[in-house]
Amino acid sequence: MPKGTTKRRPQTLARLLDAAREVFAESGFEGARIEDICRRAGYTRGAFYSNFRTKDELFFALFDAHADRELGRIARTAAEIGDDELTVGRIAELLAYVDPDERTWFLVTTEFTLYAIRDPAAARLLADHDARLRAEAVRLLRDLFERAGLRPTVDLDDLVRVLVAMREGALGQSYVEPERLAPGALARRFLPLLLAAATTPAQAARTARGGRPKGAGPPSRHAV
Amino acid sequence: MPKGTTKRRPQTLARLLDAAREVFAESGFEGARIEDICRRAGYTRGAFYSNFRTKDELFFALFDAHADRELGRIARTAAEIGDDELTVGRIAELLAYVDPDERTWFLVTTEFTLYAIRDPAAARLLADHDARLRAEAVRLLRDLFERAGLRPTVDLDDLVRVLVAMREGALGQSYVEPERLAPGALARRFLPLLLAAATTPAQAARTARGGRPKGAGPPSRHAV
DNA sequence: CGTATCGGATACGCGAATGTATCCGATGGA
DNA sequence: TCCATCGGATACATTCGCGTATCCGATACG
Repeated sequence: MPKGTTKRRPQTLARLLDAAREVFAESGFEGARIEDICRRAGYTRGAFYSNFRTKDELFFALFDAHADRELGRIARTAAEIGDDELTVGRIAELLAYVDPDERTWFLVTTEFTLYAIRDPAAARLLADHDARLRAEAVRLLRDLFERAGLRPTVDLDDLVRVLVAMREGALGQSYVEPERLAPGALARRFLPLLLAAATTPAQAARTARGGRPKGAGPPSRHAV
Repeated sequence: MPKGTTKRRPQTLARLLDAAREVFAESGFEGARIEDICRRAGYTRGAFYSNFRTKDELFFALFDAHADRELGRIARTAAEIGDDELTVGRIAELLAYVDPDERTWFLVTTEFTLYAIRDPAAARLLADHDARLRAEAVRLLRDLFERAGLRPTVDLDDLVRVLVAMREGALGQSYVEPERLAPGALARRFLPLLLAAATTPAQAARTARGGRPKGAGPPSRHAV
């Protein structure tokens, strides 16, 4: 902590971020007016320009905060899961979980994705963030599979990519017609299929890394 | 045709739509300035206000045009496919195809999706359009499966939903880092798995449409 | 308890995009 | 060929959001 006054600063910043998330979700990035954000946070534009230099900067701050949260959630989830009754179905259910206010984040991150696709610098930033996120997810998934006695037959990073793709795509559909397609419904129905198809039962001998040619048939079909 | 002059009208309209697609893709909906659209089309704002009342209206027109194209493409594709060598892998490859300028459309339609999620009226419109599109896709898929001697084990509309979700989600990832993930790559890798998991070989007795027993084992694994 | 500095508010000017009102050239019909 | 009308251009006023410059109250520090 430097000299000067700095007590309400974090408070103000947090409120601005919260407000920004909401306003971005409502109006989109371009559509969001700085003054709206400030008003919603209970301040005037002065507060904004005192904390940020541009709307982009605010957006990035918001994005980082979200990234941290998400990573935390994944880690926590990995820790909370009991080893028992760990089936493909259970894993699918887990991955299909959709937070109640995911909608807001979906709007913001999707908007940001579009922004990134158009802007190389932002794209790099987003790619990095996503890679971190995927790495975490891969670790989680590898762990879950192992505990469930399953051996993945595909590259896990690719699998995670597909899972994320499905999730995002399905969420979009759900939010467009919420009463016809509940968030997570598609995933709950199809993840078991996909996960089963992407894994094979681990052999009796669970060596350190010892897979050996498993003559048996195609990927199992449990939990279909 | 009513009285009056109406020769260059369609020309103008088409150019405006083309330009709008490009500008929307570049700058997003909110970010797109009407004058930019007009300038790119080779007109001034006068042309715009003569053809549309608002930017929204233009957007919807653009969207409908895209819908028609897409439907046409699906129909054409269905017709073009030969009955021979119709395997899961081939079908997957077909579905994984990504048009070179799909990127532009992706940006526009995704932007529109966000718009729709925020606006109930637009949402209904989008939902209707998507439903039409899915219905067409279901027909195509049913046909392909039948010709390939496969019987789907899941609801086809749901399957199409998943396919669309995966496609959109994967495209997003691809366009964010094009050099690391080519458009369609994820689909080519995972669609065979998913399609195989969602179907089962049709029984020997293939009713009226006389396919013959394609005795082969479980869903094939080529192209994995 | 006084003061220097910080955080946020207020006031102002600026530029840009919009929408409208009007004008001119082109087109198709008689 | 002439004319009525349409399509698009031009000019203008307005609105709106932005960024800056300045001001006031509050807080940490001596």
